[in-house]
Amino acid sequence: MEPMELLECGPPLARESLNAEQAAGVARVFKALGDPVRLRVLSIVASHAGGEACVCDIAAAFEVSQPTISHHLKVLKEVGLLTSERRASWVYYRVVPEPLADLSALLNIPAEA
Amino acid sequence: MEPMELLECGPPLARESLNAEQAAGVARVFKALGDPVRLRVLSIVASHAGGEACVCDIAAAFEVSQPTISHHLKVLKEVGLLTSERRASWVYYRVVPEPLADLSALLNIPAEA
DNA sequence: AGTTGACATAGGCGACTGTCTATGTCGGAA
DNA sequence: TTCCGACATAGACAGTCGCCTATGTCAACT
Repeated sequence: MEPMELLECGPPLARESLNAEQAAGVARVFKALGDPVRLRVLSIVASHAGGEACVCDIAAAFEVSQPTISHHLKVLKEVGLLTSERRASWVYYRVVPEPLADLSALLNIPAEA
Repeated sequence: MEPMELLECGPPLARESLNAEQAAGVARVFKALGDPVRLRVLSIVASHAGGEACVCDIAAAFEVSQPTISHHLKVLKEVGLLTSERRASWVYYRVVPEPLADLSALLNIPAEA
């Protein structure tokens, strides 16, 4: 339930291997990314004009039920990949770029030891 | 069972959102990365001298059983993140850098639309 | 106040995951 | 050939996941 706890992601996967704590923190985020619907949700929000999208916009792109989309949004929010804001009747979601940048850096394997 | 099928990862998550097929392919790999043990396995192999490590080296870093490590290695291999080669009595694993680089690029969110 | 529409929560259900123990396979050494 | 050590496979079992339907919450409008 605590968003973006440990994700400083010191070394980029190689050169000093991850310890158990680091791995657990990073794995939480990768796990959230390990579902096709959530990946598309994130992609839709990221590519939406203004950088935000309301749930109805997102849900319209899928054939799964609205509560299922709501569930996936919650998962993405819990790991710190999304934030939400309510305006009038609608709830708007935004991508949090930092954790994605951290993961991107982590996956950059240096050429050779 | 088919390693690294679709991972051309055209647009970097934003600017044209992923379609269902792309998302399914990418999610397979993220799912493989979404386990702390597998992340550490990958990290250990990547940071090992010579770029490769045998199963005994890897298993020695964990408290889980050897078959469990073998299982995780299989998962990482099936999604194309590792390759293996038998030499004498030992099996050596190596990181395949391309898919990691692809994922890294995919997570690079462009500044703003 | 009552209604309606947008979204979240609750609970259930089948499928999958991660782990284990037991056993199989494959090379090298005796 | 037989044995042993390194690793893989098989099968079982508890826990988790993703999906659903049903229901709750909250804001706007009448």
